Amino acid sequence: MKRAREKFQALLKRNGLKLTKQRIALLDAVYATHRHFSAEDLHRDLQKLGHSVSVATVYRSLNLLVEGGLVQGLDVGKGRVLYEHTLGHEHHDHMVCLDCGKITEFQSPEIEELQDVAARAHRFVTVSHSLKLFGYCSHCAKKHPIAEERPAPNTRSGA
Amino acid sequence: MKRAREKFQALLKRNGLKLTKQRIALLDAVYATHRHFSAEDLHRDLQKLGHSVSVATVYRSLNLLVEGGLVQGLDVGKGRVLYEHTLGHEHHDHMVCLDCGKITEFQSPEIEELQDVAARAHRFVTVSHSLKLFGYCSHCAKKHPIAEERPAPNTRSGA
DNA sequence: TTTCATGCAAAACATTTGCAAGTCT
DNA sequence: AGACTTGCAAATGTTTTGCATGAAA
Repeated sequence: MKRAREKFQALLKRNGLKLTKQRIALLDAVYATHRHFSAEDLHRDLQKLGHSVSVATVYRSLNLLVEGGLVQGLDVGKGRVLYEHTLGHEHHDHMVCLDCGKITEFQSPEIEELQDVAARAHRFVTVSHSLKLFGYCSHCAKKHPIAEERPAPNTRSGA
Repeated sequence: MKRAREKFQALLKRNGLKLTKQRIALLDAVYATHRHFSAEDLHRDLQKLGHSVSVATVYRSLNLLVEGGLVQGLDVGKGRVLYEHTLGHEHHDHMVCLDCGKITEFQSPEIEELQDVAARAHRFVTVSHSLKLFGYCSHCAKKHPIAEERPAPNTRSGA
């Protein structure tokens, strides 16, 4: 994506950082996929592509991209963080399947609005938010009868 | 809290586990505080109380309590997990101050309902959910003019 | 050339685990 | 006695860091 490159270069310039071949390869790889990937996934993908960027650089660049708003981290628990690029994607929240790990995205402007209401009520200035539902995707739920029988889960939370 | 003890004993019995002095001390400590604490905090508190329960046991017991639903984990990112006891506390979500770390709890039945709607729409069986707002608490926002000036943040997300 | 970036390996963290010794039932 | 727990230390998995070398501006 061209706009990603431009934004990236602006980000680098703005912070007096340099455009290296590693950073280019990494940005391209990040914007080439439309899945949620871990730092390790990205590192592996880069190697496959012949750009062996070190793990350290993968982490450093990923952090840079997150700070610059070009990439977003999704903490799926147990210290696992998945990333996704942001440009070209509307804001959304996630459902995480506890069985197969599948990530389903969903949107709810109403929820966003209610979050703002809650924040205002507490004079809290929101910078970002994270809403995740953990459970079983439509496919895996079939394998978990207990899960399917479960009553309304809205009083339980892992928040 | 007496009910916590009872529930705990039932949990142990149900799973063929034993009631040890470490577990008793830990449960009491967990239910004695009304703050959000880390495993390390708990370990330290127990030592102060004269019950030196090992770190390994703190983790093992905490996991047991979480599985048993007596305690809830709150993943605040960067691999940090804070815990809170559940009995005697209504369900709620959290606002995490990026400056002072203060945790503010809030409730929104409307959001819960909308989450269920979204889950149903995707035939997703929710087991738990996590909604966190990251930003600045009313106190710290004053020290962060940039944060205060920020426009409606509902299009950004760390989800 | 000056500054920043990279790769490597070591370090840092938080949490988990194997195992022998100790406790609860 | 028998099964489960504990503490210790080693292991784990992930991410960060110090430092010398190499690349960009």
